[in-house]
Amino acid sequence: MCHFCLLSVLSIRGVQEEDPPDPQIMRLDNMLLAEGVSGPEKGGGSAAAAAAAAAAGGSPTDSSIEHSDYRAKLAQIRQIYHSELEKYEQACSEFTNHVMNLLREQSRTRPISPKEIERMVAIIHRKFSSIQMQLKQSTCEAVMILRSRFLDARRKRRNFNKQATEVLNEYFYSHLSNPYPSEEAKEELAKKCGITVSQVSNWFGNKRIRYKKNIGKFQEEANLYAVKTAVDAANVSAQASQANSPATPNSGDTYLGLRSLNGEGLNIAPSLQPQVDTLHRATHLTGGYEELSGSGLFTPHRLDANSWQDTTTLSSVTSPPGPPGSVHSDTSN
DNA sequence: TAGCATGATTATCG
DNA sequence: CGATAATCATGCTA
Repeated sequence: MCHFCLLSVLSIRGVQEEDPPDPQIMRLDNMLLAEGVSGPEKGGGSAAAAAAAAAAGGSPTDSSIEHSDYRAKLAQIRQIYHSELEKYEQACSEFTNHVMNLLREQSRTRPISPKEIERMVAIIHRKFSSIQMQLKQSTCEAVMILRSRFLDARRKRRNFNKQATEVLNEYFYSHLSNPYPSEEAKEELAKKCGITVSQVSNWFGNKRIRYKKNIGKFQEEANLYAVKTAVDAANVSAQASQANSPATPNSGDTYLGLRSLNGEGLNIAPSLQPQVDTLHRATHLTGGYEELSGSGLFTPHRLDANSWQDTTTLSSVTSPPGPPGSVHSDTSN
């Protein structure tokens, strides 16, 4: 590359280049700083990334692994960025020296004002800073790609653990008449499940819509959890009323065996009064809604304000694909 | 590997 | 701003 050519190019144009307050480069600088690429070693940048990751919502267990991976890649990008930057700076000062030498040589044949020298230097710096901007831009791009690869929660979806979905389902089906947990309830559920509040909201949003869309598919689950909560209520009341709680092994999972009373034989021990009530209520609400939406028979379903889901989707609920009669023969004995 | 399950995102509405 | 409906992208399983 010929210095004279470059020199002439620089002197011809470069005058009309934009000046210091370049918004573009400011933006890039800010972003690189925020991303932890520029700025002090392992400073607030990674903290910001961590905050972003946490905000995106992820289980705390695997996020650390993902995060270290992310950090490694980010460090790589940062290293490349810095070495390139250094190279450019070195080249810039080298080139400036060359130009100065040339000017000095020329000054023997023609007078050169300090102003001209100054202008030349400014032009060179501007040229190199525009190259720097390209570097910053491509670095930004790389970081963005990295972020979307590693931090996009959608890409890194993990199913909630069994216990979490258990808790959520329990709440959902025991509040089936109004499955809209309050903010406090959401927080509690989130804490219990080890997920974020917004994940709880997502879950309930998905659950409501999917339940409503295909009630039949959820019948078994609904009954299952109805029984579960009924049993829980039984345990609670038994513990409350009687000093000794006779048969309370482990509250949850072993009682899943009660699924067998899915359709007809709701033979709960006669001594348990309130839980039967809950059970009736729950099964009635689920099965009852299916009936009125599927067959068109309608009675004002106001009994417990379970008027969620009555927004125009009644027709979309096709006849239940599951075993007929196994479900809504529940409490009608 | 196809197809369903599921968590997250987006568009829209009140 | 929160809810819904549609959709996306991944996880899981037969």
